[in-house]
Amino acid sequence: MSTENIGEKLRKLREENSYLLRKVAAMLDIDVAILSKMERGERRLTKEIVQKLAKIYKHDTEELLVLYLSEKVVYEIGEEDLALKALQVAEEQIKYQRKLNGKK
Amino acid sequence: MSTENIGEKLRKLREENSYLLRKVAAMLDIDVAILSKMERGERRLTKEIVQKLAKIYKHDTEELLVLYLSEKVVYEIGEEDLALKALQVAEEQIKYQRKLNGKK
DNA sequence: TATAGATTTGACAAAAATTGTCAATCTGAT
DNA sequence: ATCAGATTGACAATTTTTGTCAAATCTATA
Repeated sequence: MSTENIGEKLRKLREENSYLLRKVAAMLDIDVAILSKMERGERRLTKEIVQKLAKIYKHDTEELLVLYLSEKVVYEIGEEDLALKALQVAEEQIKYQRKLNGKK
Repeated sequence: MSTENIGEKLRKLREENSYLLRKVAAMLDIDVAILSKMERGERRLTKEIVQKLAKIYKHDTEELLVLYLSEKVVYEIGEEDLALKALQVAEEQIKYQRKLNGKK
């Protein structure tokens, strides 16, 4: 199983591409310190940054976004005893919403 | 399917118990306006308040908490195209975490 | 319709969380 | 020891969330 967090993943990708932090930070137009923290999970990523990084590293955007979103979820409710049940219900709700939106 | 939001559910429960907003707000020690907004989804609920309301209305706490947590998730990522995929990954990650925690 | 009680709404300040910026510090290689 | 790269922590700026309150709206009943 993967269960690698997105920060680690992004760091690996950066290293595979032999980019320095400051290089990538410049491309993203953010402070080096922030990117460093993002890779180490100390600061939150944003969807936009994840997308930009996928482009920069020429890596599957969808995969990174899924990782990013799932981490948000785990962060929100991962510690809760009822987390797994809640995920089931959330899934139902989202499917239901989509069915509705699809119909109108 | 249920797909009723927790605010509506709590309002129904309150009405079934014939409580006035101000009565319940007093029991919770919060402003009536806030409780009103919580029931209508304008303000966020907290876990603590959900638990207290379950007691007040003598209703299954777990059911309400699951609803509360799932709504948090839907709120966070429900609009995302990749939401369902992200939920699958989140589920795996949580299960994996628990296996680890169980072992040590 | 007039009144009273219940709820809703919106404005606003207070508090909390997130974010950006920067300089000092650490690390590893030479 | 020096240098480039990365990390850390402090701090202010900004954004988001929260609490408080009074006015407005609704609802039922005399």
